[in-house]
Amino acid sequence: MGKKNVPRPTESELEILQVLWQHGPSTVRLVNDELSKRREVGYTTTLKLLQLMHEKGIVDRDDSSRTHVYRPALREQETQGVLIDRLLEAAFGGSALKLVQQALGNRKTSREELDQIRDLLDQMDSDQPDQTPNTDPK
Amino acid sequence: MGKKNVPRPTESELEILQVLWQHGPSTVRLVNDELSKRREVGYTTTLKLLQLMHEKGIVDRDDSSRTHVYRPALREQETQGVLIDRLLEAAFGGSALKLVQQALGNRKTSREELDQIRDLLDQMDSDQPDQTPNTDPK
DNA sequence: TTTGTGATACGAAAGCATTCGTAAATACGA
DNA sequence: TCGTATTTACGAATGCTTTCGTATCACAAA
Repeated sequence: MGKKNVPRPTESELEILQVLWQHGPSTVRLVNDELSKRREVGYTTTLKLLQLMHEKGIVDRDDSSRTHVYRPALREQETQGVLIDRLLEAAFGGSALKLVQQALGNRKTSREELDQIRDLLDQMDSDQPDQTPNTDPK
Repeated sequence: MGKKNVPRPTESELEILQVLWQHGPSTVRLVNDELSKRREVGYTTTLKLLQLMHEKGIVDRDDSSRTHVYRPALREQETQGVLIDRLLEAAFGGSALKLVQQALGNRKTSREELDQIRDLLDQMDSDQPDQTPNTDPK
């Protein structure tokens, strides 16, 4: 029930997830072609990875036809949220502020991006007008 | 040349690094006591981890006396920067904007923290004049 | 039907992370 | 000095990740 079984993708698995997020439901062939643009990787390696990811519940699989089609089990943002939580806990003592400062601080970020972040901040202000004593659901 | 050999700490190693960052140079005993507050872990397990981290160059060691003293080889912020780069590349396609949006978006952040981020953004504006060829202050 | 192409399934090897048991060295107190 | 406690060193087991070779299966073209 409440406790979700959170998948914790490895680095290779994330590489594959990025392909799936970008291209939508894909065959092993397509995923492997995409990975091969970045580095050398054997077809059966990609296949095996996808099979394992399917067993773990990281991807869903349509095997109604001979050539199977894989798709992410979670949306991009959900997975990214999990990963940020992980990093937050593992390296930033849980402080999102420190993480954001670090992400922006030592990095060249365009003015356009900075403005987008400002918009986000303003939007968060209006969503949560003032310091309400936090009526938190469960 | 610029490119350094960057240590990539594992999750267990990060747990130890957090203790070292918080307490400064520490003995195996102290690190193990701290870790033991959070979970059960054998002394020699912690010892072995620190020895491996030393071999990898993640921590430095003072072994002039019998009881060795370990300390982080990099400062907290440097390591955090490396980790963010890693996550950025692995899960966010390199977009710091998306990472920050995700970190702030699905999280309750106090107005005080939001203001601190705004300050940071303003400071970045003035530090890095601009990339657009207009608004000449001369 | 036979054969070739492309797909999946399976097993196993290699490497790394994590854990701990045991032995050896060192210091300390009685 | 002797025995006990603390510490380091070493080796090994376990489990997970990543990689790939080989076998097998399905389909279609000849």
